[in-house]
Amino acid sequence: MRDPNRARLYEELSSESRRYLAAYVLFNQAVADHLGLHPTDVQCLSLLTAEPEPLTVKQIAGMTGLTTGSATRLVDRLERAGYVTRTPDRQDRRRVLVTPVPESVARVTALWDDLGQTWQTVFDDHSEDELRVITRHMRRAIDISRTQIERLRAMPRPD
Amino acid sequence: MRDPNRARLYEELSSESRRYLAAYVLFNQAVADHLGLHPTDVQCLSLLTAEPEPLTVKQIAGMTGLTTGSATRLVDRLERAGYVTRTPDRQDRRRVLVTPVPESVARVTALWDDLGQTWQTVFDDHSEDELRVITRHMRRAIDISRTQIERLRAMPRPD
DNA sequence: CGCAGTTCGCTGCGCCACGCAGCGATTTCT
DNA sequence: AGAAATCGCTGCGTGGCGCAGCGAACTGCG
Repeated sequence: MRDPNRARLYEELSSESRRYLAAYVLFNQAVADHLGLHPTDVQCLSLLTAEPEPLTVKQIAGMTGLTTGSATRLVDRLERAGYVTRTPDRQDRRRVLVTPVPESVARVTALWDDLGQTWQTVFDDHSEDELRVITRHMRRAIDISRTQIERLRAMPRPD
Repeated sequence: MRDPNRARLYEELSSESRRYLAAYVLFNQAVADHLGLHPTDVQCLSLLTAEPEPLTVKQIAGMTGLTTGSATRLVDRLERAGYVTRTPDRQDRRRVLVTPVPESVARVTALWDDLGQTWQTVFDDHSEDELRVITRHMRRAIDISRTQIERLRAMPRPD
């Protein structure tokens, strides 16, 4: 922190990442509006397709930050709209596996891919090493945010 | 896209950035819970403090993606909680300038700074060049998302 | 085995953030 | 000057969400 040049870069990245995340929220909302869904629903589909295996309702609740009750309603909406299916878990019959429906999700991913072609130009600006740097930074940030959330929950309310 | 190695890196960064953004949503919500505010309110304070000058209600609406009516309610909440003050604009008396209250916002920024010390370790992992790479990527992404939102609004609904 | 204690998903219930439509006040256009 | 657009505010209805509690299923202890 003694290096003023580094400090400037730190400030720059800090404020830029805020705008980056604000931009994402707006983008996600625009996608949701376009598909006639809620931002949370799109978020959920995004997470579902990012995972290789189906998720349980509990896991969805954890990843979205909702209660299990709200997660049930969320899956209800997605199921009614035909984006996912419920499958009982053989190993644990309390659990319900939520699987994305390929044909329906294709509409969403098609939109993403369409928009992704433009995103592609962003990636093309970077070398492979640079891509790795960005990915590594995001992984670190994800880890940190998890521990920070733990700390926040443990901290007393400032009221 | 012909290079399979690049394609893998692309996929990796794509799914990792989704998790990155999901992590942010959770983090933002945890901060909001801790302060007894709504995620939108925190988002608004974040944007307000990032700008050097006070914003109008209309501008807040634009930056958060809400209607002017909802933005009025948002400012109502923040004003009632003592985080901002309303000031009539001399130049245009239709407009209302929303100014953050330094003492109240200090509590929020203090929390951010506290958490920021841990974030510092993330930045310390990177060289200056790498920091620049990440910042550049985010700037590009912000630009792209703006134009993509325009495109989405212009596209017809797939219903 | 059997019986508590825990976990998982689902369901009434009430709250409140949000979009919508319309209002008065003010500015801008012609 | 009047007409049209802009800004912020306000009833109203919708619906996502947390909360508390339910039954079903798994787990651990004696």
